[in-house]
Amino acid sequence: MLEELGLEELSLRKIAARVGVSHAAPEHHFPTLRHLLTAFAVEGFRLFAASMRSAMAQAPDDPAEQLRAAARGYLAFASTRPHLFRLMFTANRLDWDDPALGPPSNAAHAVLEEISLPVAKRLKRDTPEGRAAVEQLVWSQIHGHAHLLIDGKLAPEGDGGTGCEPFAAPLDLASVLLPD
Amino acid sequence: MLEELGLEELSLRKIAARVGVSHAAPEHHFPTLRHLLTAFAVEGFRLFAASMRSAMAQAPDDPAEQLRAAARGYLAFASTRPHLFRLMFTANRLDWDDPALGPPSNAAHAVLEEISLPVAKRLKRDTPEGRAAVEQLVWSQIHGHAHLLIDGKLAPEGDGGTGCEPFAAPLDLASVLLPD
DNA sequence: TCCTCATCTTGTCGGTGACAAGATCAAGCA
DNA sequence: TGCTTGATCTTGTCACCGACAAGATGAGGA
Repeated sequence: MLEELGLEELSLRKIAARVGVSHAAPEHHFPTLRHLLTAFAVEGFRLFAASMRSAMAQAPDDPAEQLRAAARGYLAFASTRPHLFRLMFTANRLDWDDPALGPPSNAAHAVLEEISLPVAKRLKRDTPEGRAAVEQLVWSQIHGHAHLLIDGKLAPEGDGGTGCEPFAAPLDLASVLLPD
Repeated sequence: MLEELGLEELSLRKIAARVGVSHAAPEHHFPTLRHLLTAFAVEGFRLFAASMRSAMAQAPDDPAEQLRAAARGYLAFASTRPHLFRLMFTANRLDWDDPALGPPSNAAHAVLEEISLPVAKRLKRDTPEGRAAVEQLVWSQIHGHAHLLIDGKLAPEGDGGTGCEPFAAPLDLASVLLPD
């Protein structure tokens, strides 16, 4: 329903109606809309990490290929579930004190650290600060691409599209940071 | 009021009350909340472009420095007006058929094209497709950085912060794409 | 048998965007 | 001067929303 209606149009009452239950029933399971959205994000981060892991598992065991694959998984998730993706990264709608949110979020983050490490080594920045800087650079690029994609800022650039996957960037960071 | 209350807490009625006017008065000027938010975005894109232009005007006339300066202006705007920034890039809340939205948006976009051109040349990709690819790469990185910043994903990395500007990336694309 | 607790229902509250009908008032014109 | 017009605002109302309160229901255990 989140992807169907969008976050703005989604309401506890519509969810209850769809389930065939009274308008106040959901509030027993999720005292507040905030709790429900946080539960969405928990599941979202799980799916998010799985999407990246799945893409990486299908790619050659090469740093640049793994970096590209993770980005593909990142963008595939964002474009498949744009509203969930946006929700997961909208701080003020989520309860980050909920202990259920930490582990899935960290699991997704771990993927980023993993793919950034070879880049840091290649750039001779294999220190804690260096790794953090490289991770920030890599993450920013993929994250920005995802946001621009789901906000429709990237598609209209296209030539006569042959339905090409939106996540095959014509110029990717991997080829810049990890040249052959 | 947008930055003070956030988009979720902002309402036509609160705006009317603050102005000291009846709850239905704003609807004459902005028939719909959507129209008001679109007007916000129009002004937002103006301020956004101005923020980038201002930073660029204070920087040396060097491609890498201009690229860094534009990024600084981009991030300064996003961190100063996070709710407006998010609104501007949330497609489904805005009326992109409103003719007032195109010019300011294009003006902001023009800055990106401008700073991406030297990078395309340096990378020997000075064709229409190449320029678009480079612009997408540069834009994605800055845009992602901005989003991560306003969603609080970047700050906690920090050492004992000396209140350093959040937009001084420890490793910036300019130094990777435009080495001395 | 009775208690307890999770679950759900019903009813209500204030707040919200949207709409309708009418009041007010200044500008323009005969 | 007096009328009209149109922009602006008010008042009142509607359905919808999240939240809360009070109570019905029903299963499992003491």
